[in-house]
Amino acid sequence: MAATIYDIAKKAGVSIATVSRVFNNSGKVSDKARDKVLKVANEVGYHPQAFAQGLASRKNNTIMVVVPVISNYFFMEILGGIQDKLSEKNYELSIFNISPNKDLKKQVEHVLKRRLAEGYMFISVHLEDKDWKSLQKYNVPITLIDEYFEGFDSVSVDNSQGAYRAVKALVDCGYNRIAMLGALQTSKPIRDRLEGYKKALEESGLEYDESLFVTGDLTNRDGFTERAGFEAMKKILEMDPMPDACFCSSDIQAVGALKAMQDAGKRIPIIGYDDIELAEYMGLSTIRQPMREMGFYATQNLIDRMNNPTKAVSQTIYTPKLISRNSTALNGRKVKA
Amino acid sequence: MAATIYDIAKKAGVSIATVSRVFNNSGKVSDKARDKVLKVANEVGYHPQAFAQGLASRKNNTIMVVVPVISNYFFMEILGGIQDKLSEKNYELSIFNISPNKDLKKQVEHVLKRRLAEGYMFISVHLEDKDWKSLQKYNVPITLIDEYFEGFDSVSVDNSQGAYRAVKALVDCGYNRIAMLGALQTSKPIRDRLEGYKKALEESGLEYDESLFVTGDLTNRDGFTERAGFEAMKKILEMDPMPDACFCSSDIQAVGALKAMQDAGKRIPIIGYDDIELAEYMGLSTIRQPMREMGFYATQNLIDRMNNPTKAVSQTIYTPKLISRNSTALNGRKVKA
DNA sequence: CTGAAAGCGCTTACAG
DNA sequence: CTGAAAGCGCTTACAG
Repeated sequence: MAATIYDIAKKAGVSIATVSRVFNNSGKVSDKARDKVLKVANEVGYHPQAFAQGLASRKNNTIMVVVPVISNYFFMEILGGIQDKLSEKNYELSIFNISPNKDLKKQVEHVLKRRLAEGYMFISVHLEDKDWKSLQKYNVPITLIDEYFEGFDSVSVDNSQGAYRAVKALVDCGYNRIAMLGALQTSKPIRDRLEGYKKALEESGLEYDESLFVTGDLTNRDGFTERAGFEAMKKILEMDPMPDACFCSSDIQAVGALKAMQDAGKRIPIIGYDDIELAEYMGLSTIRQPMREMGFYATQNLIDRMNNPTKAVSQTIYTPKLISRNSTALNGRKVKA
Repeated sequence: MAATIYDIAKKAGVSIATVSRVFNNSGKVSDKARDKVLKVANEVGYHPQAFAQGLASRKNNTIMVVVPVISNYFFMEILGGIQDKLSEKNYELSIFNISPNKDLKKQVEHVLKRRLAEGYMFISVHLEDKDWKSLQKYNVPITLIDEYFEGFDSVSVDNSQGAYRAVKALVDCGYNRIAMLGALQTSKPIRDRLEGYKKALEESGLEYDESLFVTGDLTNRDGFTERAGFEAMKKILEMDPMPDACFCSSDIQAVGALKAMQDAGKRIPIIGYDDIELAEYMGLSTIRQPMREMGFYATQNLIDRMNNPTKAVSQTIYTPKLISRNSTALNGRKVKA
């Protein structure tokens, strides 16, 4: 059996309170007592158990990140920003992965109820307003990333605007049959981006044509995969008349789309979405979401709230930016931001 | 204040033992009592606190994955396999991210001592044998992925062999000035791959030339980045005489390398390492590590050990496989597995 | 600076 | 099937 605080106290000839103080750097402890405790603890490899600490102190210095799909580039980059911030602070990071097979709302509630952390960040978790509202009763610090609800702090990017900019840039370049390489249409980011796509067309006097919203396999990650992008672009290239440009819902889909074009020996300008690190090296024009900054800022925000639960709720919305690269440098035209 | 088991017991008119049994599906509880408890619990949004449960029961149904860099494609794919397996089982997954700024061994010990989980998987955590050995005293189920130590179960790929195959294939194709696009040379996978690289050269009667081991920026992720690959390939293309082929230490570096070649308008055959999902869409020849399977199998293995602590320790070593794609289809030659 | 003691919210033999 | 009670390993006023 592993050593407990009692074992250490006995061997060090002090009380358990003193041992506890040594490990928490709290209260005053004489150097002599501290040294003795540390020495004994080190000998037997003792460290306070997180569960007992958490129960007794009612806090655990942990921030939990909740995500639907962890193996996702967008999430990875955001996580990078979270870790940048956390490395300056003394919090542990815990990651909870929502299972796609079980009820989303139930899982969210479950994770909150268990009280494993002092603060929670939800990334790309999309619930209806009434569901978010019902979560307020748990009265725990929550920050939303890539989602918006007025009752919690949130950090997001204007998806509609992002799509609008991409499509507008293509129109301005002279293209007028612009496809949208989409994904699961019920997903919130897609709904918003589709809206921006439509708005840009409308403003330009172009009609929205349902058949130009094209998707590939949607069973995996809501269609945000290389494969789905590949399949969708194949369809696009076979259309007659063929679209003369394409807005992709994500960079990762755009990777598949580029391959499809290469295989077919055809090429139309495409714009991705996200600006993951790869995009630069693929020469992919894209709509940049400042993912790292979002993660960084959201973490700061959450910590602030943990320290000051009554501070005003704030919504931070970043403006997406068009990054022009080679994938749109065709036909002697170049897309402009 | 949130409700406790006492509140529920009182409102439901039963003892706390009964409430506990309801939530653990343990022991026999009358339907009547169960319904009442569930009803009350649901009204107030009660769920047992994980910490208190963990402390009282001395277990918590959690498996912890420990990784050095979470934002890494290799890790992402392995994690996919872990989740595939876990979704069939009733365990929670927790992820602990090693900080690059602090002492590795200390962090590993720390995470073990806190006893937050019942079983641990270490991915790409490289320690010396004596350090792994010293961890055995914690007497907790551990499985290693992408690492080898005789005292713990492990699942890994033969890195030396992988590099050997890649380089051998290039030699067999007629190339004889083959660069290795490397990364931090003290990292274990690089050491092993360099060994395989040398062995392939030697067997082919080619001399090892130190200047052909080229790296880019190493500060970030030990050099396993697009940027590092880009920088290294730029150097390679400027060498005189220029290497006529290149073995890359990872697919992600190969992405940067492809860009460098494109920018320079030069092209030599390259082989990557890993076979991340992207590789297929980039037409990148590579050495396949069965990442998903590794994660899947390692998880099964760990669960088995958790249920049977005395079972024999096993080492599983996968054989890497050459995947031939476009990046090596140059000069009318094609690399063969 | 230090210790005795209460309490954190559960689980689980044990007795019925 | 059910409850009283001990115990899990800590933290933290409180008193000294």
